[in-house]
Amino acid sequence: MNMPAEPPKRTRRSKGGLTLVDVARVAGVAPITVSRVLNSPEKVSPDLVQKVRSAIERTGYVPNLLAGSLASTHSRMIAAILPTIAGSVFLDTVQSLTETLAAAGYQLILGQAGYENSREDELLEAIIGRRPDGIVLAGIMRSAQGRRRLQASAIPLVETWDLTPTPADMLVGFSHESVGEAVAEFLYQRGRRRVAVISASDERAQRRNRAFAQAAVRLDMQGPDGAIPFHTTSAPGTAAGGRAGLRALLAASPDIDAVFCSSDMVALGVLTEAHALGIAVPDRLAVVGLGDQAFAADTWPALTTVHLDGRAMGTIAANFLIDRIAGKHIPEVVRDIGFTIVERDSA
Amino acid sequence: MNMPAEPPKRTRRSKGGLTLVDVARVAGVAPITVSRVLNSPEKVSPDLVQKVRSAIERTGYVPNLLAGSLASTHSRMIAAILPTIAGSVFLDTVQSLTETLAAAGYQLILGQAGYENSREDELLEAIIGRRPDGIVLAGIMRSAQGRRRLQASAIPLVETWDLTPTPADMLVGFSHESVGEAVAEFLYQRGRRRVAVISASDERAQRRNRAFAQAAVRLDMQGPDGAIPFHTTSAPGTAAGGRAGLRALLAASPDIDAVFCSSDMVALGVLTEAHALGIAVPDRLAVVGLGDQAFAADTWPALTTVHLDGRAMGTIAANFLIDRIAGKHIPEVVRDIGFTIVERDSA
DNA sequence: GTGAAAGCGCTAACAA
DNA sequence: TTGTTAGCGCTTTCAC
Repeated sequence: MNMPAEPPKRTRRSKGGLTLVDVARVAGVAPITVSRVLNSPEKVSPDLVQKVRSAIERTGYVPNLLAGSLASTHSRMIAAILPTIAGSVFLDTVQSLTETLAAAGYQLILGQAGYENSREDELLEAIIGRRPDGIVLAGIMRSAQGRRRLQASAIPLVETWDLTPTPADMLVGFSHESVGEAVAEFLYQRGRRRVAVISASDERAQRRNRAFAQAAVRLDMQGPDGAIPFHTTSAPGTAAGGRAGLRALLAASPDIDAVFCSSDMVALGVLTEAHALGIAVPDRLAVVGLGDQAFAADTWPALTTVHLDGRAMGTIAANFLIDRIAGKHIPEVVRDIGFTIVERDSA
Repeated sequence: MNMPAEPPKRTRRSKGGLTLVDVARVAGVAPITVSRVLNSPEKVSPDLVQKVRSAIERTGYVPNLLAGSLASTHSRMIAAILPTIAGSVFLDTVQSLTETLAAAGYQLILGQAGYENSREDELLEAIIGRRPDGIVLAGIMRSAQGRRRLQASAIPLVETWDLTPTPADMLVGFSHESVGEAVAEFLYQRGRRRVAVISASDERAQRRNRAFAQAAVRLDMQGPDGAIPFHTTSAPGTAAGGRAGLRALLAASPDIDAVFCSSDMVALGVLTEAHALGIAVPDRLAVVGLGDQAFAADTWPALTTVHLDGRAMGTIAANFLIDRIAGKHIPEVVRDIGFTIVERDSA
């Protein structure tokens, strides 16, 4: 017999887990049939589907999606990149994103970029390396380096919570400049004439504030020195930052009659400090928040704030990605969802 | 020449992306050398490292971690399973978890189970299918089915925010029963004699409340009917739920002098409603929150609450997993991090 | 220190 | 409808 020498066996520890091949053996079918039962059961005859399902049941098999992703180049994962999680205004967006994506069979992977973008490059590499089918960004990718990487990766991308004439890909948000201007005009109409700002230091807030200040000056609501009193705290904004901010503003400009805050949390702190200082809201001081978080209607007094539909942005971003991945044409890849000022009792 | 017939070429669309083989070709080394430069550069001579790094740089190569995970059976992903994201008390935990894990090269994948656990089985399958190196659960896995699946998967698991005599694997949390009892005793010592509860309906809250009620009855703080007035809202607790709760409680039991709330958000709503009703806090009504969220020190009056160290739980959970994955022996896989009552002005 | 060969567990492409 | 074959892009194992 002309038997070739058996080559030395190299065996790898396959981690012992059940595989699709095991299930196929149990069901008495080819591996691909098991794969089809899992991914497109309509292409398999009912009795084989039945057999395979029963084999899966009995063995407790859980498909290895990593292997499936590698073979199919669809990971069914979507990455969300946020500055932070705790205290973030993006959580409603993440929540609705997760829900909409889960319903379509996608899982979310989370990246925290920090507000300083120090680890941005590392983070992008870690995320792109996992080959998500799509990426959602809280905000706009500002660094040219980051944009280049994302575009080179060719992964569908949705930027959110902002507008820009030069989106990297898809976009759903609102104009921070318009918000700033609208709040200034709102306060003017309510009779305020000495407005101030307490704001976190992030870039979006700064654009809001600039537009607010310009409109305020145009409406002659600046201080005697021609400027709009300003207090900056670190991002994300907190109630403590709001309290400290109000104290600082009043020390420098005791005659202010309105404060525009960069978030509802900051506004909550301002309400508290006003209370502590015996300053009547809204009589002596109007307070406007941003975000219309769930608690905004239930502060004392109820917070007048800018309603931003975080859930809608999450849902729209998710659907943008789902459609794009499905190869559907998306007619309008930039969506301005606008905002509204919700007038309650604090202004 | 005895040339074998060329077999028909089946080509798959390799999605065009750069691979490690391309980089190897550019650098003039074997693929495995590129792999080593990426994963254990200390095993490669400095000049080859240099050559390979330069090739990576020039080509813009991003390693496919999916393929790496499949080959190595280490995904460098950790899954976190939460009831919800928006309004959740677990966000500090998720934040510190993400930070600690990112520093060790792990990425977080997020699963939302919902408070009703309706999609739990699906979710577990989606998560286990991605072969994370570890799983962190917000709370305890209660369903026997879920525990079985997790244990069958053999993935290291940390349950958090609770204590149980029968952890599925590792555990870091605190005793909700002790919290309930401690708050009852705290209120007793502060002279309160008619205590009430406003609580979300989740299972942890219910155990807290039961212990609170038992201690309260023991201390003779029950109402004339022998019961502790109770109001339940849906989970997660909100300020609106707190307001409605206080109104309902006062309608039924006008003589209550203290309220224990299931979260700081609920307590914020209670403070607001008390203000609206002209009820002095703490003089006529003491309010105690739970969680010591960032804003708790900055409500009016400042909220007395139970401090729970969410960040610590995240860090400890992350380190449990990192150590376990590294094969280190963890001497103490159950950790009670306790709690403290932070006395401020509301009680 | 470097490399060749053989998979990891799955699915796309093709064939029957 | 079902199956066969050949990878997906990487790392492990073994050899030098």
